[in-house]
Amino acid sequence: MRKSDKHLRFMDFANGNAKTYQYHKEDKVLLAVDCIIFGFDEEDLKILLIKRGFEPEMGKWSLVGGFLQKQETLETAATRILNLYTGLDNIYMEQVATFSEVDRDPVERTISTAYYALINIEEHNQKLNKQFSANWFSVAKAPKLIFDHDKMIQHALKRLRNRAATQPIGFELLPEKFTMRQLQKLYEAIWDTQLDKRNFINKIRSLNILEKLDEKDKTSSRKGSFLYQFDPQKYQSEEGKPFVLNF
Amino acid sequence: MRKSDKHLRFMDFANGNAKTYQYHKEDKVLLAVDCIIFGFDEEDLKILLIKRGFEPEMGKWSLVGGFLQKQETLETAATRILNLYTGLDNIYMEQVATFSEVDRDPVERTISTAYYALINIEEHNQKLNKQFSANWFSVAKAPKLIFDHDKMIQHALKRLRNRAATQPIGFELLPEKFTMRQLQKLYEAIWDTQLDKRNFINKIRSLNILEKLDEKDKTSSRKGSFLYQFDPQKYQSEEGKPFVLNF
DNA sequence: ATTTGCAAGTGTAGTTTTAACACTTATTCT
DNA sequence: AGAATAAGTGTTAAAACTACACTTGCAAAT
Repeated sequence: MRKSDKHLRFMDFANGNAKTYQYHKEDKVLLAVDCIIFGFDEEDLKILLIKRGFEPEMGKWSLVGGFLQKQETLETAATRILNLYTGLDNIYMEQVATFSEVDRDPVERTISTAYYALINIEEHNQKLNKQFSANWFSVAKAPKLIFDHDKMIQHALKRLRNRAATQPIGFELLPEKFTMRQLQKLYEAIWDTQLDKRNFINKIRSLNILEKLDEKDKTSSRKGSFLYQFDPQKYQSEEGKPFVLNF
Repeated sequence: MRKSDKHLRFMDFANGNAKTYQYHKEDKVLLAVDCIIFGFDEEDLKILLIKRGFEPEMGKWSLVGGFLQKQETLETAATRILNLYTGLDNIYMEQVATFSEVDRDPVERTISTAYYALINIEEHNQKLNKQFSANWFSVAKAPKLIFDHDKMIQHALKRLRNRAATQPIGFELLPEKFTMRQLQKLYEAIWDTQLDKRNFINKIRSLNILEKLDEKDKTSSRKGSFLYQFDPQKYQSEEGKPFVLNF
């Protein structure tokens, strides 16, 4: 490996009082960003994967990702990558962790920081999707992915499950207006569990963060079900209780 | 910035069916590891800081850290750094997050992954400590640190507070044998809160993960207080209940 | 016009968990 | 023997949680 970049580095300081320094050729590495893009299709929690169109591992499924560019923060890079593959801006995302196994990328030492993102599948730009051979997979039925991407997904899923219980982020996965049934199915999908609808609605209502609209969604039943909307103002204000869902 | 390392990179694939590839000169960066070392002194939650003996920011306080070397994972590097500054092995640690603001290090673009670690201050090797001008500071009273280290600590603290509520990691900060009072003070320090000792001991006992010893600690009272020990076997087994402390 | 089918919508009671609270005990020092 | 000190212990009221089943509103079919 080449070593030519210089960086001031502390050396041999532990070994006495003399303060000695030395320019040291540090090992620079490639930094990548991989995104776990979650969506929800009224039934399952899904992730957006692409079929790699380049080597190594061409033709296999992988997370969407890219390399960090020198003027970017990781957040900026993740935003760029998310926009590239979904056509969307203002996507909710959070850093998950950084993966650094020496041989995780067989071509060259690459360290990758994973971000998870939540998007509303409806809004997702199908055009870009097709161009990249992208596909939504149920988390449970996803194919085996390249490198350590499966591990990344497991980490992201764990984080999502935790966040969903303490932050009102579920709404990021739903259309602006949604029914209680949708909301319940979403949390059932995230936690892979079954919830009682009476207990669910009681808990949600007690949080005081939703606005019940006069509109109904008629697609799923003759009676129709009322639509709700997350109200960030209520959530921030006194009336909104701390968001905690511990079913 | 030098660009000479080649890496296969996907280019121009979105723009049609033709699959074109190109070697691209990626931007490599320096990767650092910074460690938030927590300790507990029977009263306060503390962090180990060092007075920097080299530029930039010589003389200011900072987290302990170092650069990732090419054959290392981040975990390996963190382990190495922790051992260097504390003399200890088998330290409990967990990755917190990676910080990537472009100008976080004024000398050169450096991206840093933070780890938090929990150690028993008693076991901490004072010798190495002094050589590095290291000092324990109460989290609340710590000096202003260099770069974005304060931000790192806030992240780490948040993580620690969460973990402490759902994983039996508090014991990492205590001697092997400890009193209920110590344990309670520890959690009070972590969460910066006051707990009722009767409720505390009842909850802890209900978890069934501690062994009560016949020994007493006589240093803090005439009566003496019984010593307890965390029993990982109980915790793993049926009798150990899921560790959840929600005071 | 009436009936039927379907999912939406609603309330309660028993149980468990939490929170608040004060006195007794064991020991040492004087 | 008495005083001083921190350790150790249990109960009760309130809140949260869990389990559980029938009614409503609407539209389609008859």
